[in-house]
Amino acid sequence: MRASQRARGEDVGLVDELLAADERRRSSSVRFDELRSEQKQLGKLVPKATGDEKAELLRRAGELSSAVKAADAEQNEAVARTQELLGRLGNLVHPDVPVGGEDDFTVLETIGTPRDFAAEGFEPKDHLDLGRLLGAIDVERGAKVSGSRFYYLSGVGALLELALVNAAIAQATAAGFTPMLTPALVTPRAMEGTGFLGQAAQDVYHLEKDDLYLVGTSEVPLAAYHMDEIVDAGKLPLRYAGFSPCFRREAGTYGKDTRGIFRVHQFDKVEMFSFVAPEEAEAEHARLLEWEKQWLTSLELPFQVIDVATGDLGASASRKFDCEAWIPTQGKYRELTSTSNCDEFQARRLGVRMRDGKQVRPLATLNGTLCAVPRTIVALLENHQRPDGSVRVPEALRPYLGGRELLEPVAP
RNA sequence: GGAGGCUUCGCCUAGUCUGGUCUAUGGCGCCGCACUGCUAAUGCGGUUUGGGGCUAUCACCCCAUCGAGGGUUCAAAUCCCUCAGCCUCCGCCA
Repeated sequence: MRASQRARGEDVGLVDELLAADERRRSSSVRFDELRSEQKQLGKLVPKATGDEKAELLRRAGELSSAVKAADAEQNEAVARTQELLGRLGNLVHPDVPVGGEDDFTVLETIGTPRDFAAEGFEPKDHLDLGRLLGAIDVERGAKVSGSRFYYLSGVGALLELALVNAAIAQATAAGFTPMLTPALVTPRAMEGTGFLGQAAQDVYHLEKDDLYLVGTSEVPLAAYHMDEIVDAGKLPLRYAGFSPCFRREAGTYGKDTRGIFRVHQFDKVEMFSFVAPEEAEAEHARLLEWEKQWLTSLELPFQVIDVATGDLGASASRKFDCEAWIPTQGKYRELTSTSNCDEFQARRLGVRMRDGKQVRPLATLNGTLCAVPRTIVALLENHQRPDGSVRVPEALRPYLGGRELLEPVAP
């Protein structure tokens, strides 16, 4: 562990408790081992003995049997306690991460320039108005059928999603990622191991009857893909590009981003996920960020890259970079992609390890958004709109839209 | 939803009826060594994972681990119960 690393504030009190619990776990385990050893020795003598000798052995064995059971129970209790405390501990934070809350991020770089609509002589419409004109987005019927924060993508909107997904998968595949379609429902183990049942739990949909969770990102099924496996070091890095629906309760965001499809309960996303040796994690993190920048650049969106502050990291990330695209009608940069280095945090919880020569040790996991569809649509529509409400298709996307260069308003 | 079968240390597999001799058999793969001019072949040895002990190190020792959890018993891979997964068949839906 690097000396410069520090635990998150809320974890500091946990550490002493954890050390004490672990010591108790160790000593109860030693006691159990000793008793069990004696019991096994005795067990070998019993079948050979006869008469009084046998009776005496059985008497002693009876005593031992209950002692072993008691020691076993204590050991189990101590292990469970240690696990429970360990589960509450967040990942260690990278020393370069800015300290503070949501607003204390550092801007690492700014790419592209926001359009000057005033100079062009027109007022930009927001994505919802544009979406309605294009016949692409229908939030009213989404709300009618499923409630608020649900929506339909129709016509060119539906085609736009498919184009984005195909383009993103194509970029990821070219970069060496294995494309994956993943389950959207996962077990508590997978959810827990990925780090989503801590502070993030209230944002997760749970199906009581089946005790399954709806994933908020394919990061979950991808991280758990190699659960309880030992991967040969020579096979690393393993890179997967997952495509799945994502479900988020968005608890506690009432009144926030209520217009349009910027913040919704269900959306589709292409996600990059890497398994690498721990010493490779930082370099891989930089690569994931590069792929995200390449993606946004190809869509001709102006964006900035931020280093997310400690308080906004979540339990599993040691460092997180977000790419925020410029949203003209909001006059600010908003998160479109996010890449996290989880180091060994998820791998330890999920039992994903690597065989490195004779050694078996945990590896590192990293994830990064390539394309979260609705937000990308928001950014595309607003940034590439024209005065008449039509929207220019960036060149990179045209092959995936049948060569179309322009999305045009339809009659209502 | 119903009936049956299965799950053993990378893969395959013996062992389960009849509890203790299982410190889990054998094959394949892999690693090391020997032999061979090289390769191949052959021979010998090693090869689950986790926790703990002892060590400068290598080694060695103890405990757990036979899908998971519980129970019976002095003693469980083996007997009983619950659950999960896989397979086969039936029903239902597409």
